[in-house]
Amino acid sequence: MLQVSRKFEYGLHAVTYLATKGLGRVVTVKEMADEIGFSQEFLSKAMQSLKRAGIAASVQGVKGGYTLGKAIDEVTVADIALAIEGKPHLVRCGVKADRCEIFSSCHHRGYMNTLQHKIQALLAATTIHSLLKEIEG
Amino acid sequence: MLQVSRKFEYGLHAVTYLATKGLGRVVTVKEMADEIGFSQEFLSKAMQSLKRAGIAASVQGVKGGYTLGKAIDEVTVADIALAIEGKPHLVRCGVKADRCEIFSSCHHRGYMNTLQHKIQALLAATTIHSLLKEIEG
DNA sequence: GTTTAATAGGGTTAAAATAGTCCTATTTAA
DNA sequence: TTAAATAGGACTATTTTAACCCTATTAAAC
Repeated sequence: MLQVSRKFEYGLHAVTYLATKGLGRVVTVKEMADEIGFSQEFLSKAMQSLKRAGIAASVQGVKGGYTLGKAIDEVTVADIALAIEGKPHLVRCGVKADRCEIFSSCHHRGYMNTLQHKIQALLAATTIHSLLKEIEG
Repeated sequence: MLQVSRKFEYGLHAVTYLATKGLGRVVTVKEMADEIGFSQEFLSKAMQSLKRAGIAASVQGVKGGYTLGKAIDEVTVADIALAIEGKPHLVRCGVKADRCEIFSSCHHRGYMNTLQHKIQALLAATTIHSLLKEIEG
C-alpha cells in the first residue's frame, strides 16, 4: 500500500523532538513518549534502532536517555527510514529473488529499481534541519 | 516498509502483457496467468479492479477475456496503482484521523503530504507507453 | 435449448507483516 | 545498595495481504 511503518513515524517524531531540545540535552524515552503522545515501550525500540545507526546517542543509567548523535543537517529522512525499516525494497524480488515466481522472466525489474531509487532520493533530499524549518515556518 | 502490493505487480504485468498484444486482441485471465506465471484466481481480482477503473475492458462469455480499455499513452503507473490499491496514504492519519493518537499535535503532516504527492508524481510520470519502450529497449 | 468457457464478485481462510507487550539484564547516579 | 534509565530477546496480538472457494451471470458453439 506504499505506506511507512508506525515505527518510522515514531522515530521521526522523536528525532525532531530531540532536535528542538538541542544537541546537549539528554531526554528519556518516557519524556518523549509523554510529550509526543505514544507508547513508551514501542518508541524505545525505535530509539534503539536509531542509536545503532548513530542517529541518536544514548546515555545509560540513572539520568540517562537519548540525544542526537549527529548534526541536524547531516541526517536525512532517508537515513531514519534506513535505520528503522532497513534497506528499502519496493518489490518483493528485491528482498530475495525466490520471493518472486517470475523472477527470471520479469520485465519490470529495471523500472521498479529506478523508481525505488527516485523515491529514496526524495527522502534523502530532506534533512532534519530542513524539516524543522518547514515545521517552524 | 514502502512496498507495493503483489496485486499491483500482477496488474502491472497484465497491463503490459495486454499492451504488447495490441488494443484489439481479447486475452483470457488463464492465458495471462499461464504466460506471465502466476495464480489465475488472484490475477482475476486484479483484472476486475482494472476493469472498474476503465484501464481494462472485458468481454464476457465464451471467447471472452480482457483488452486494454485505454490507449497506452493515456494510462500511467499511478492510474494502475490507484485502480488496484485505492487512494494512497503514506501515513495512517491519511486514512482516517482517528488512526493516529497524536493527530491534533502532529507536526509532520504537511511534510508527509507533500512527500506523498511527490511519490505520486513519480508514478504518474510513467505511462504504459514509456514503460514498454523502456522494456523493449 | 443445453453445454461450455469465460468474467463478476461475495465470502472465507491462510499466511505474513506489523505493532505492541513482557521480562530480564546491564548501566550508573545518588 | 537502590533506583532509574537503556538494551534487547522473546512472545503475543492485531492488521493487512494473499489466496482460495463457491455461485451467479454472460454469450458463443453446438
